Order: sequence, then structure tokens, then C-alpha cells
Amino acid sequence: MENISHNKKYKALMETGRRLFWKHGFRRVSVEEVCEEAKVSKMTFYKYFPNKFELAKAVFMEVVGKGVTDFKSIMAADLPVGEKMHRLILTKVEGTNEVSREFLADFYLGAEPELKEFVEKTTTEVWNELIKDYRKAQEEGMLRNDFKPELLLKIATKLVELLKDESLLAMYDTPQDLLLEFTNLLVYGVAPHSSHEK
Amino acid sequence: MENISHNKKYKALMETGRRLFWKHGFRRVSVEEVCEEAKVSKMTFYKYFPNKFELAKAVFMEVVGKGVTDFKSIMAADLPVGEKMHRLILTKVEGTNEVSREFLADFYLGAEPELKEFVEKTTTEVWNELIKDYRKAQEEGMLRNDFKPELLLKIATKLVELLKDESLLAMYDTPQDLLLEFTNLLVYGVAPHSSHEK
DNA sequence: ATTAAATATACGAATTACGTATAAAAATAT
DNA sequence: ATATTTTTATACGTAATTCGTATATTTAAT
Repeated sequence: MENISHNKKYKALMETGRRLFWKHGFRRVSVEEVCEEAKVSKMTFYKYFPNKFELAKAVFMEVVGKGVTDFKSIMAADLPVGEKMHRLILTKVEGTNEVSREFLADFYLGAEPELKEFVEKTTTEVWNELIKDYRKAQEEGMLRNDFKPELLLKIATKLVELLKDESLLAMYDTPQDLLLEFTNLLVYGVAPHSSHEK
Repeated sequence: MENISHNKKYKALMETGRRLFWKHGFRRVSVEEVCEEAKVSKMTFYKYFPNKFELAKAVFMEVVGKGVTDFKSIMAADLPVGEKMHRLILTKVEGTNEVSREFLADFYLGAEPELKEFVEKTTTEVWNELIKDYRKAQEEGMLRNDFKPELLLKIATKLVELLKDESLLAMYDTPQDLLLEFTNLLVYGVAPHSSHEK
């Protein structure tokens, strides 16, 4: 069991690091803060990572890598748009997708340029793939035409954040019910509609 | 012209302070940072505010006060739900509504308890008023019944954040067009519908 | 020209953050 | 049970931030 990346504490640091860096960026988050929230002592932190920057780098690479894979496999599948949307949101919930603007902002100022290049290429690549997919769905009449697919993606991303809202979750039996509500909203809106009425 | 609150620099500090505090909370934002972003020198900052805490307090009171007034006047108006939703989002865009959880988290740790009480009372008050309103709309058949109004409010709040997304804004002639798109989505969804087809 | 407002710069003091060293405690393996 | 590894608690020195102020200069308004 010498694979460091499967270590419990290591994973806790990565997870907490991602959460905090994603939200507040690099400089606003301290090593001590990450340790506290991850319930890992500072010593073990420095056992796994030589410094704060390397944690951020590791987090970043993992997120982007995993995100791209997930995205692509969903998009490659032969599924109806609604189902794809559903799964897309699901993977976002798992928290591996999207690169926080806040994070990029000050993390990159001190990073190697190759990192930046790699990421920007892969993200826009996936992004375009998604948009193409929605465009096709529009042509097939599954989505209304006066709607920019780019907008839909951004909206989906935003809605994902709500899936962690406790007061909302308390209103539903399971998180899946809330998620279902989201997809329903995106597809049908709040207006009454015959095919979906209770 | 001795009214300090109409001063240009004062307003810049309040505006920047709100933006940063809202996003990152109290402790993560420094006075120098606020000054830089607001393009105000540190000296003038300390001319208007004795310290960082007082800025946060001023920002907070202004936001809550203005937010409540706006909310109430919209809700009191005799308008269709769609129009109310539209205006609600508009006022949110102006940035005076909602109290950031991040901000409350560490700002309140050092604040007077009376502030906390005041705010919690007024916010839940307004919140309930809104929900009541949407419930009424549901009973009148303007919204589908299998939809919790609380969710709609949270969603609206999230969507507002997208109204500042530059890449999205670039796709529309005016910000109003993007806003219109949001309300359309909320009401009709992305599915094709006869009454709204292009 | 006079006055008021805003800035640039630098400063000391306090706090925070970084990364390391040491020794104790907890968990795991033998 | 004993040995070994892993994690922790604590403290430390150093560096960087941040706070709030002091002083001198610039800009803008009257």
C-alpha cells in the first residue's frame, strides 16, 4: 500500500484544498486552514506536499483530468439530451468539473505556463463539444431554437451549486429528487404543461 | 454638499466592500485590497471609516435596509408573477439583496448581537412574504403545482450571478436581453412551446 | 490664490502565514 | 506484546501581510 494517492489523509487534503481553492482562490486560503478543515495536522501536510503551491497544482491537475474524462464519456454516449443533462449535472455535483475563475486568477500568476496552456486547451475543447451537441438537439427540435446553448451550460453550472444548499435539501426526500426538479425546470419551465402535470 | 454618503469615493468604497465581503467574507478581504479595487487611497479610506469593521457594518446595514425596501415594494405591487419575477431579478442585479453566507459567517463573530437579530428577523420576514406570493400564484394556476416556491427563489438568486458573466453578456445586445432569456427559461423551460415560438 | 480633498510613500506594531524541528501519541503490522 | 510506521501536538524562527497613522505632495474645486 505504497500508493500515496490512495492515502486517507492525502485524499482529505486534496478534497479540502479543492473546495477552498475553488471558492476563494489560491492566496486567500492558508495551509493551516486547509489542515484544520481536512482534520490533518500540518506535519502530515508537509509530508505529502512540499508546499502550498504543490497542493494546488495537484488538485488542479486531478480536477481537470477527471473532469475532461467524465465530460467526454457522457457526451460520447448515445443518450437523449435530457439524460445527458441529468448526468452532466450529476458529475458536476461530484465536484470535479469546471475550473473556478477565482482559483485560476491568482494561482496562475505563479504557475508554469505549460499548465495554463494545457488547461485552456482541454477546457475549451470540451466546452465546444458540448455546445455542438446541444446545437444538434436544437436542430432535431428537442430544444427551442431561440435559445443559446452556451447559456444553458452556464445555467446548469450555477444550479449545481444549489444542490448543496441544506435548506433546500431538507425539502426533498433525497438529493436526487432535487436534481430531478432542476432538470424538469430546465426542460419545461415553471409554466403548467400537459405532459408533465401531476 | 456635506453629506458624506453621497461622496464619490465613499460610494466606491461601499460598493467594492460589498462585492468583496459578499464573496469572500470579512477576514479574507483586506483594507488595502478594497482600496485598490475601489481606486481610493488608504488615507481616504480611514477618513471615511475608522476601521475595516465599520466599513463592513455600513455596507451591511445599507444592503439589508435597501434590500428589504425594494423587496417589499415589488411584492406589494399588483403585477403578474412573471413581471414580479422580472423585477425581482433586476433588483438583485443591482446587488443589494441577499446576505452572503460567507460574509455573515465571520463578520458576525465579532459583531454586536443586536445587528444579528435585526437582520435575521427582517430577512426571514421578507422571505416568507415572497413565498406566500408564489403560493398564491400556484393556486391561481399560473405556476405548476408540483414545484416548491422556495426553490424558485433560490434559483433566481443563482441566475443573477450569471448576469455578470462577460462571455455571456457578449452574446446579447443588451444585458436586458439576457435577463429576458432568464425569465423566459424560468417560465417556459427549454422545451418548444407554441405560445412562445419564434 | 486659497482652500479642500485625495494621493503617494513610508512607517511601526501586530498579526498571520510559512515551513521545520522535536517529542509524544495513535494506529498498524509483526 | 512488541516493533514500526503514521499522525499529531507544540513550539519555533522567519518572512510576509495587514493594520492604522504620520508626513509631505499633488490634484481639484472655489
